[in-house]
Amino acid sequence: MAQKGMKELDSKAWRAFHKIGTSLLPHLGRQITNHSGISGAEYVVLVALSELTVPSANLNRLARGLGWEMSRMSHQISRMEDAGLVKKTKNAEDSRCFDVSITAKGRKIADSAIPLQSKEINHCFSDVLTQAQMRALIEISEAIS
Amino acid sequence: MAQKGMKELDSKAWRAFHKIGTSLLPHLGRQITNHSGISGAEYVVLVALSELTVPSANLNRLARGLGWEMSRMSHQISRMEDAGLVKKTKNAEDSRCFDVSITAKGRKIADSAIPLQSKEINHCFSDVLTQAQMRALIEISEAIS
DNA sequence: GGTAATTACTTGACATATCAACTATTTCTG
DNA sequence: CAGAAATAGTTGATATGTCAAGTAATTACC
Repeated sequence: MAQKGMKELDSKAWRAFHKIGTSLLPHLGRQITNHSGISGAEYVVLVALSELTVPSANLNRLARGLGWEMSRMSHQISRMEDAGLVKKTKNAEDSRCFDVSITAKGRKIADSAIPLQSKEINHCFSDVLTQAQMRALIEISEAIS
Repeated sequence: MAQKGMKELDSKAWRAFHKIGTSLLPHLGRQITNHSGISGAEYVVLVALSELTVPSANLNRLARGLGWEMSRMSHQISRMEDAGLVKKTKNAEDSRCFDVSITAKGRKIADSAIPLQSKEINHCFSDVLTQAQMRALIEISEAIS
């Protein structure tokens, strides 16, 4: 990508980052589809729902949790509802909100997909990095955010 | 995203990576659109074309250079041709191939967009990282690839 | 208590990415 | 040289992300 007007190291570092950002993430998404038949987007939503301490969350909370826009979440949830992965019910207290919860089918898929995906992340990521590199990545992420 | 079955540090590092991968890259794409009126995809293609040592390259070479699939490149180039950013001409030697080159309009946009984008990358990336962190990132990228 | 602002979500249009299937042109191989 | 395989690219269907504009319910404010 861009490098003119950048110092040599900056440019190399940027390219390195850009490369892993645009190859590893899509690769892992494809792996999910291959092993579990759901898309990467469906996967992250199911994971978010399975990690809730309460049985459901509204669209807005899910969207903020994943750093998504509302409209993206709305489209995604309606597709996942069609696919029978989640259920949407109007909230009793605030009728602008919907409670989104995972269905039995969604939970079953998530339960089988999550360990497979963890294994894949370990294979492509954790296993090839040293502890120092992982700590560095955490600091880098904090610096950028 | 996934963390069950992963050690604490692994999981934190993975989340850190995932976060920057899914927020910084889209953010920079939006910046390009705001300051130069072209999409992130158009930008990377224009940069690839401006960096050629020869005046043109075929779709296949461009696709491999960016790590894209052929069909993605084909769609993208045909849209960019419609937008007047690139020009496609049949190759004389091998008539399966097309020579893709940047138009005057495309070059003008690229020339103004590239320094703006470098500035933005510096702002979000290079300026907030230490040299050691950038070197670490390069090693991390090599380890993952 | 009424109206203005905010919040939650939806919708439709459009840009983009992916996949599988396809055409056309080389190149390889016996 | 004929047929098989490989290469370059296209196409259309489908899934997805983004944007701007909309609706409906709730809260804030005078």
